[in-house]
Amino acid sequence: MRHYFHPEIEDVCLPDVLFALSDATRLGIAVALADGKERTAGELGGSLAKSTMTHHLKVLREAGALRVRSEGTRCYNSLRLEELQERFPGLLDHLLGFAVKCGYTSADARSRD
Amino acid sequence: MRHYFHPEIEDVCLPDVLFALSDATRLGIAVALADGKERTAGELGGSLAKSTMTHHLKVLREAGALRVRSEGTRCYNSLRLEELQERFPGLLDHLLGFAVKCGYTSADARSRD
DNA sequence: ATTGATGTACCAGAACTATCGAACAATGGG
DNA sequence: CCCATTGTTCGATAGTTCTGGTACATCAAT
Repeated sequence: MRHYFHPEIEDVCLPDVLFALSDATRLGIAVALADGKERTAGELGGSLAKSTMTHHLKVLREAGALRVRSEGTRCYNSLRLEELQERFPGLLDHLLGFAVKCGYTSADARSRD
Repeated sequence: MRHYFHPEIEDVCLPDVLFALSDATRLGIAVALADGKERTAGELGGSLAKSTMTHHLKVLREAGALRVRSEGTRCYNSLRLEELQERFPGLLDHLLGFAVKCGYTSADARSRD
């Protein structure tokens, strides 16, 4: 069972969140997770190398933007929507709205329900 | 008379704006300019080296966040509020609102939370 | 023309970032 | 126990960012 560092929501700071979302790849990941569901790194990864994906998910996680839950050999990633809504009300919705409009979709993440 | 590059507002892209604002110094600059008035690099600079200030203003300018007007020996910087409002309605207000709340004020007095 | 004020250009160094491949660890299924 | 799946860690590389110093350009005023 893996251990991941997640900052407390009150320790999440604005520049870190903005930085995490200032990369097209990570913005695409956030857009892919905007529905609130969990997805594994593999589902989000597209054609990126696994280690690159690990890196981007780590940046998002350490900025406080997403949470990882380990189960078996997989790790399920989801946005910390409610917590961020409390910390920065409306910010994520607002940002991801523009991101969708501008076409930042996850590298490959087909919505496979 | 100096010449500055300013991107067309339709070429301004979200990750660049987020990146420009993902640095505490630049976020402070943006907050200082949030009233819509113009300020010179010197007024914004605080204790930073002039060349460092030039760098940060350039990042903000090239991201499309601010406009520079040269007059005499001075350069007057102001946020592109109306244009950004058209491009990303509400984004800047929203972001700068949180930035103020979190204490990102002009380059000098920074007591982040 | 000289001086002072303001800001830029360019350089350098340290730190950081994005990307990938290879090796490794953890888990679950035969 | 062996093996495939999943993801992390490590090392490497190339590029970027932040900071400041020095030199330079521009302009105003004397």
